[in-house]
Amino acid sequence: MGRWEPDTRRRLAQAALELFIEQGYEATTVNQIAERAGGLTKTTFFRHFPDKREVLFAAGEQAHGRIVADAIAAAPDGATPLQAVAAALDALAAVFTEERREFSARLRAVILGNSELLERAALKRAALAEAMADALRKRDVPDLAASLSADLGTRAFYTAYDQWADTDNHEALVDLTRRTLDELRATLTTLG
Amino acid sequence: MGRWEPDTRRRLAQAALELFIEQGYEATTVNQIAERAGGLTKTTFFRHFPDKREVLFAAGEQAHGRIVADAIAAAPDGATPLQAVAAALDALAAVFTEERREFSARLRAVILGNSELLERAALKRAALAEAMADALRKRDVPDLAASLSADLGTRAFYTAYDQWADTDNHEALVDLTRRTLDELRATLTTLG
DNA sequence: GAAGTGATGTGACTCGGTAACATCACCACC
DNA sequence: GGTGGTGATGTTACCGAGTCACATCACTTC
Repeated sequence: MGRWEPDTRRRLAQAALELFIEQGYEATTVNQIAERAGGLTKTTFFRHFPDKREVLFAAGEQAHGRIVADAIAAAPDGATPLQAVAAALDALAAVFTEERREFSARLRAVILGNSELLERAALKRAALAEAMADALRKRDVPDLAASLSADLGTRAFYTAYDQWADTDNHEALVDLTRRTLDELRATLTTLG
Repeated sequence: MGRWEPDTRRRLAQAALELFIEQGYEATTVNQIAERAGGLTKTTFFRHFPDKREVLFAAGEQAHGRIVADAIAAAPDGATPLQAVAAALDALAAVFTEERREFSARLRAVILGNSELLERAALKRAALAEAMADALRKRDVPDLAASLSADLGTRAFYTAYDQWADTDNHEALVDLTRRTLDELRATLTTLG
């Protein structure tokens, strides 16, 4: 497997984030990203990422569906749907260590500033929920209960994630997620 | 206000849907849409729709956020969050009359067949949930309870909508939505 | 009938994204 | 130590979405 600069993908992703922060997402062309990533070209960029948006999400984010699915599949037989979801969120939140916090915050700021990226983010979020719901159905959780638990878990995760990436509070995402899920569960009884 | 063919926008939307069904979304160019809509041009298309995707959603779909927000604002003071959401879904479902069913089914088929359109649909769905959550917060419903109720309502609506557009069952969407929301509420107690 | 207004057309441009083909670095094998 | 293969990259050309400045045309109003 011939290769002379091994982490082209990572260099592209890093160059992209830098340029998006400096100039904004729209003002940055794919050619500029490829150029900064070591004199590469547009074609190479598109060999590593399906489109310009994905370069911001592919940094690890492709595996999230697998992580939650595996965790739910691995939950003990007697676990309730929400207990399985809690296990999934633990596994997912564990990915976001303290070192990634700064990076995540910058990423989030870029995404929030562009509607194309918000759209992609909405899709990713829906895909995460769908992955959880699928995994729950494989445990014979009925359709509606599976979808609902997955929605709840997704809501808990992103609520916690936003706090984690947004504040100076350095509480671990795992703890934030668990607390948020508990609060959501408590809130369920107050909806009427 | 000079104008000689009054409903350009509707003609564009109709031409677009026709062509998407005949040739697929990707295989259809904006020029073709404009041409079929009465010898128009690309420029005119983009004066009516911000992008190619939106032509499928702007057919009424822009007002959905307003509909649910108004209904939630108009709910009686003593209404619980879920009662306000139920009122919102009633108002929204009322838009989809039996005559629109065939149209909605075709629209849905086109959207399900293209990832760009699925992405846009995910955004629209998130926007609907956000509109409900906002309206609930204005009624002093706490943040988490508002988001959760909105997620629940959104799940209920789209579950019902999928059945409504997909089956030969001609039950009104309003009834389907109400029943689905009730089932979801019952499911809440089973999640553990 | 002349001026004004709003919708449309024209032509040129940028950029995202795709594809075919050439090239280059490296590796293995002889 | 050449030689061929392989995988990543470069080149070139192309298409279509989306934007913009400017011209035009229908229709209204005075």
